[in-house]
Amino acid sequence: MKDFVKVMKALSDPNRVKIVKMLQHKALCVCEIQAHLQIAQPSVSKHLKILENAGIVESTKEGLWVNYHLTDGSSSPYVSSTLGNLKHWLNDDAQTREIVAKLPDIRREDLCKK
Amino acid sequence: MKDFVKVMKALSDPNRVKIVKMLQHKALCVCEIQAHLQIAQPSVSKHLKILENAGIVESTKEGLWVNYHLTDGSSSPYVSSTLGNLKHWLNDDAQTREIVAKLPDIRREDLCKK
DNA sequence: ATCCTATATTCTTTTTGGGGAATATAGTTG
DNA sequence: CAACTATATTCCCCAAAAAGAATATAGGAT
Repeated sequence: MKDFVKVMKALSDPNRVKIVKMLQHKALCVCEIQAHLQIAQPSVSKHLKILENAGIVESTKEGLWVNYHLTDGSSSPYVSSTLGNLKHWLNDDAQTREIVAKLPDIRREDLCKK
Repeated sequence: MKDFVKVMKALSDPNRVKIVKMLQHKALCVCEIQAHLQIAQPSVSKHLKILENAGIVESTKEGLWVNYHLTDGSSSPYVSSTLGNLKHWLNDDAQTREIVAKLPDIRREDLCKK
């Protein structure tokens, strides 16, 4: 029950759902996600922590950057099934389309080191 | 996006998940649900409204009682898929088992008209 | 070592959400 | 009609959550 609720809660915030939809296309670092969501950096980190804690995302360090990517869903059937469904769901959603369309244009090299 | 988040949010509370698990076995009126959850009646009504607003439950009036039952999920694929999964999910959950076990013992005739 | 950069962690504020008491509404019974 | 019952709505309280500012940490560059 606790695990299930945790997954539902993790996906009950629009910004977190957007993060999932972005990560379906490619792994992203925090600053790239921040650029897309247009919220403060600490807020992004906190959202990512909630998603990580629910077994939805994982991170790998690459020097100074932390790359976030979707898990394989092995932590629970709730994650596995929902991530599977989310591959098809919301692809026609306006907010999703808008963010995904910008994905190629935003690269970490341009965002950082100002 | 909004509809999806609404379904996730509706299922991100343990009491509301318990209501869904109960309704999988039989339609229930408010006072029966209240007896199982052991929270105040207005709280039950509010939870039911949230579930109803997400397309998860419906109600039919039967005299003074209002019978709540699960929808067929036709309101959205999110509801349809999640309700389908929830038929199998959480059946081994301790809290679910406890509540479901008591289902035969609690009847509205005994609860009301005191 | 110092400086810089990307991310994480506090801290505080504001908003959201669950809970109950009191009240309102609707339907039933006499 | 009045009295009663099941449910819904309103109100308020408190805890949880989202957001940003400031700060801390960790890794790379000089």
